[in-house]
Amino acid sequence: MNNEEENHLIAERRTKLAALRQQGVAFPNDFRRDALAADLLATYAERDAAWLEANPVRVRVGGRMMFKRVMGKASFAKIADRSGAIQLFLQEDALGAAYEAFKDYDVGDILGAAGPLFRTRTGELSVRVTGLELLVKSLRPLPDKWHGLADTETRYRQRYVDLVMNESSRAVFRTRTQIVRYLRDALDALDFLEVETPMMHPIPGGAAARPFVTHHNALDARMYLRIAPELYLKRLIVGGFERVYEINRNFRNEGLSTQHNPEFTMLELYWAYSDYRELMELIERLLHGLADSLLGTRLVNYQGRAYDLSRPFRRVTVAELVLEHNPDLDRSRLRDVPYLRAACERLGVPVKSGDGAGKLQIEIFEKTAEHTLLDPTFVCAYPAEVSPLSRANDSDPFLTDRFEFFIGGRELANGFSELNDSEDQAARFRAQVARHEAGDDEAMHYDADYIRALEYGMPPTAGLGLGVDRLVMFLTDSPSIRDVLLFPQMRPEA
RNA sequence: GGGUCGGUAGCUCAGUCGGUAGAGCAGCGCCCUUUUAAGGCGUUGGUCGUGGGUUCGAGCCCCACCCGACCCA
Repeated sequence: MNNEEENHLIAERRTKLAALRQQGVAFPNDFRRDALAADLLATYAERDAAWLEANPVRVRVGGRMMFKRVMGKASFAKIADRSGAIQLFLQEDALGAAYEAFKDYDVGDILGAAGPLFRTRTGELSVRVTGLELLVKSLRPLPDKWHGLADTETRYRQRYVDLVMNESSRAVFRTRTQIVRYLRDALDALDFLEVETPMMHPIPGGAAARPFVTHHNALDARMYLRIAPELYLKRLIVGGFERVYEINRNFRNEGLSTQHNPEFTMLELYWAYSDYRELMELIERLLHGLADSLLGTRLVNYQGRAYDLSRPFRRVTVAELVLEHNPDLDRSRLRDVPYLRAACERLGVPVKSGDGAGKLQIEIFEKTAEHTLLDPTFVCAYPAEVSPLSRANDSDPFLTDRFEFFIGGRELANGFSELNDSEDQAARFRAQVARHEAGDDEAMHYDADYIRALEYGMPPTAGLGLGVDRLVMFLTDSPSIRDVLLFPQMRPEA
């Protein structure tokens, strides 16, 4: 693997490149295309061989040669551009010396070709090449044209090779862009303002997670890569923007898995004069719109299971799900700490000494219920203990006006009516600091400026965080988050 | 962190009981003017992930480590 420089395949190509340098400009940049493969295939789809003969269409196409088939004095090749691929037909009679040169070209080389369109005997639209130019000599051999690139490690580490070889991979990333564009268009249409807030925070906040730490030399200050933009976006609500959103990266210093990458993309939106119920309706509308516009159906297949998004999304509370999946538990004792602690121990869930009933309920929920939430489900009424930024419920302050949204057993979104009582927020921060000092390094810090902002008054507001990567996974039937990240985090190569 | 599986030619993969490292594709040479994984003949190419160990002999057995995938915490 590490002596590729000595590989004879590469060595042969280097020799060819050296010869090209001797002949002149080896990397020309004066070839210009006037057509893309897929456009030609679509435009002339209905034109038969006779029509093309009678109405010559001269084109200039360029791209990477994906196969090459020499048959004596005539050859076929196929070049791929960003739109697709088109076949070239090359003849010694028409090309002369250029034909001899072509026989030395390798699959993977980047070519420019010119000539009229025609149809082969089997009816494939092709370019009868009258002019041919090698634009870039490729030094490294591509994977097997039939089996493609299957090795997952190479697909992730050398995504450029994956993209060259696998149309399915290209399709995932095109779809990802369409999803993000759909979300932007939908929110823009609702008069939300897209903003950018800091990625480097003096105080990490807005989520329960371990941050990446860095250092600013000029300020001699410790900085944290953001774990969430939440507290900055809500400052903008205080400032009067009323409807804001940001789609960008968050960074969390945690393990890697099929659902976790250290940097991941989150949509966060804040919506003044709204509440968590309207957020749930918004999520349903967004998913319907995405399915309709991207897939053309609300019946989504994900990893072999059908998800019917047209059915109403289930809404259920944390407590109901805990009881549903732990029928032995006593409904009347769901806030009894020793009782819940014993239940956690029976389930093999680790508990910390400071955990209250709310935290213990969530531990039980995550252990027994979360993974069963396949069809779209809003889980509501999260305990205040685990929701330090959420508005307390008016009739039951043990709970908050908060939900999480699950699909396929995975958390896709988290939304709540925002806590805009500055004194309550200050008390919640103090409780978090106490947890942090007790050893919970995911607990939040006290953000005095955020409290100051709330003291100016934040209108009643609803806020949502939606995991874009997981949404893309669901809509592209991808089993791993690495399949929807162009360059997923990997251990450095040895 | 624990478990399972994997790493052999550029790619995709075989490799039996521990006994001379293989195939297809690609490459190289020759033939071939409408191919569709083109075809025919010939042929090059290996630090078997890395380092130890056992053995007369290790791709294969043992130990440690590296990288990856999946599951669990």
